[in-house]
Amino acid sequence: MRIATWNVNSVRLRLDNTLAWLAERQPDLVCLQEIKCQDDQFPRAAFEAAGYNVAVHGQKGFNGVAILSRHPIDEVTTGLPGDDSDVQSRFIEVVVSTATGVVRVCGIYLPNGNPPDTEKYGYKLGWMKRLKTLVAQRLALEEPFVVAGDYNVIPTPADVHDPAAWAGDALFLPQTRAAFQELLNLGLTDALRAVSDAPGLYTFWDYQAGAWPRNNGIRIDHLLLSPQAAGLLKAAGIDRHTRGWEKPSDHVPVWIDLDIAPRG
DNA sequence: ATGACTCAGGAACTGAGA
Repeated sequence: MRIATWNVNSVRLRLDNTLAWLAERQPDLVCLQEIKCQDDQFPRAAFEAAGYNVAVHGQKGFNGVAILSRHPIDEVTTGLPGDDSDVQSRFIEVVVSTATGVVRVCGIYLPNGNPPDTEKYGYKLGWMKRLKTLVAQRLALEEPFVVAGDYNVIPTPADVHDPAAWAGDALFLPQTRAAFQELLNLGLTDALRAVSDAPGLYTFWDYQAGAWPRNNGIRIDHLLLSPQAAGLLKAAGIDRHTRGWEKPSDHVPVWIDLDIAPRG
């Protein structure tokens, strides 16, 4: 079973790229972020025609997350618990059925948090604390469980081309990295780092200042695995070639293969 | 370098992104 995450930066503008990548990579389940549209504007029919069930948690103009699944979707939950005043669409969770049992997947678009001296950073840290609470609850279920998405966290200096340039950024501040480490300490495994300790594995290159041709990238899109999922991990990868396509997203897809029978 | 680029909304620009 192949599970992927991709911040597409507008699903409507990126529909052709997304369909092309689905045909190429053939994922069984995909978490999409920054769909930047409301539920009724989501190109549902195009993805259904490609063989996917669709769950959407949209928002006008900004944010918005969705999950595509070839497996039947048994449950959908939207919105990260813990703050009733939070109206931003950044969290969607599904349970899908496979031949060997259920798999639980959360798709997240964690807040950017810049500038750090504003309430935006407090919102980010609060969101991470709420996510930690939810993950702890889900881990108690002892299921194959994946938290996939745009974390807006550079975990270590090995995950950024120019660490000094990001020193004061909300994505790389010590407090941000510590909160990410707290998630791992609950018992989650960073799938990509479970298969490679190589430097230069990036998932985002800014549109500005020639970041892509200079390979001035960062790794901020992650798939974190419960012990039951980590035990099934066969492979993980980053589809960086999509950054070179026409009209690219500034993020690229990240995927894992779990030793669970695929479907379709 | 004070910037660079790209998106949605809405119809000229701003806010947001990271």
